[in-house]
Amino acid sequence: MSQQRTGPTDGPEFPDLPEATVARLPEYLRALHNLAEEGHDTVSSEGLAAAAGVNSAKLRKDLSHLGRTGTRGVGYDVTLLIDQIEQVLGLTHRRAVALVGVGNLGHALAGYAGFGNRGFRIAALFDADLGRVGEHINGLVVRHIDELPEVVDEESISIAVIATPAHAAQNVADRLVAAGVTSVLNFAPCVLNVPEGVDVRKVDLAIELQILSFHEHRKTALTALPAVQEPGRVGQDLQRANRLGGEAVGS
Amino acid sequence: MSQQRTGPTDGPEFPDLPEATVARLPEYLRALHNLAEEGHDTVSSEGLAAAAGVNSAKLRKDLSHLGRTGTRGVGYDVTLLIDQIEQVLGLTHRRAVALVGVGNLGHALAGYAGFGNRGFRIAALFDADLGRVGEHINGLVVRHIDELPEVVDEESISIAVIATPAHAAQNVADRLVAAGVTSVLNFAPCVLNVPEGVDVRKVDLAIELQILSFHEHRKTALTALPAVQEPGRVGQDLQRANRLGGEAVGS
DNA sequence: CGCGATTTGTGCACGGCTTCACAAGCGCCT
DNA sequence: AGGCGCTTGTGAAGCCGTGCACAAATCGCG
Repeated sequence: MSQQRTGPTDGPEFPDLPEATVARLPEYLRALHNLAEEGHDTVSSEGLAAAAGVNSAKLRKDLSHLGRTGTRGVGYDVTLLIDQIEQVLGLTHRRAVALVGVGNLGHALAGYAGFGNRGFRIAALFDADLGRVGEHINGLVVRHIDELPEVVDEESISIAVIATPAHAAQNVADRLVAAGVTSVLNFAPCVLNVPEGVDVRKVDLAIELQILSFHEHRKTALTALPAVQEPGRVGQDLQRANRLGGEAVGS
Repeated sequence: MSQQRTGPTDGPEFPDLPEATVARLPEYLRALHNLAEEGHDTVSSEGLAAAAGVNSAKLRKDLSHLGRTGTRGVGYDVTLLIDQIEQVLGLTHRRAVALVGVGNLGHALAGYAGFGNRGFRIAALFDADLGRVGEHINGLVVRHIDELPEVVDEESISIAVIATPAHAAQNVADRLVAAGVTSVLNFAPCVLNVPEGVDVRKVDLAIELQILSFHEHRKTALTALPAVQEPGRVGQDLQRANRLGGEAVGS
């Protein structure tokens, strides 16, 4: 903190945030937008933590990494904090996103309004299937994947979403990287190999369900047993699993 | 390990796995299925780790929690390991899943074939909109959400997916819990309050993009600077961010 | 102007996760 | 049968993240 290696620039850059903090900032941001809509002007760490489903100490420590953000005795200025978080996350302008694969899931993502409200703009749709190229979805026309390089360049796209079948994902990723994309959100159930400097995040619905299945399995196994430990244990274990696994639960 | 508090039962139950391990087991499972299809009979920890995108030491430690799984000098028996992981995850039978909210995203999820291949069966679709009730999707008919209790009971549903707008999600969650559901996968961008003993996992597409946005922001900020540190640092930091950030999805 | 109520920011300790490095074990070949 | 190479399983160390508990700071009020 207060390293200020970027002396001359006015807006402080924070290249070194704990990854766990970065993963929570978007949740805080969403909660803050809700609070702003409800007319709140300031909010305490306790209140914001409850709205975001985290511990208040954790929230304060997270925000402390952004510099002096709150005022003691009062709390945090909602709109100011929104601005600060958006600045840190690089959401000061709508980022253009490419979506590759307009199948079942891709169709839904293309029509999802949530992107527009949260800092992103779907700038282009791609598919390899000629039967789908030319289709209009939500005001955008589906283009063939061979056009990737030009469109990525024209629209200044640096983030892409892969919603193709698994067997096509690696090839698509290679093409995206070659076209200049440096961040990928992968919905295909497979591991992507990308060169150093490219970020990949993965969302796999089946994996999420399988993790839930494990906890289900454990619950039934435990309740089936005649309580080897003291009875109170079960509930505590479940709560712990909930916290660790679910993260988003308001405790 | 080898606590065996469940003396009489033959199949060993492992109620105490590190949460990080549980989150990775599904990825190993998917990689193993791929290897099995390719005809591999055994696989080394190095090979499986590469296929799952993790460190080999981590993989071995993860698998060691399941008991004696591999044979030294040889590796892991693919089909045996598949069986063991599926047993631990509670995937020995297809679990019935309810899907609530048949809008844009819900439609896509209902039609997603990936569930069936990975241990789950969408057993029922629900929506509150009477205009949608009665619609047929992928061989299932959309039912009104008031029918939740009966259907959950009939189909023995313990896992549900929420794909409603955010403002409806908490109410849906309450109804699901009241009907007996104990695990929820939430696609709505909001925090769910659930009683102790109910697991919630959250998937928020915008949050994933915002995390990527942060790294994008950081990349451009760093490359814009005239390299205060030695030049090699940049690449390493990015690779580190990739590992940490891409890792977990759920967590 | 000073004091108390309130809330932030943080030092500290603890636990979990990751990674290295190596001993233990297994199969194969001679 | 014995030794050699290969791979697993794990002890140990270090790092990151979490949460408690409290000092520092700010506002409002008398």
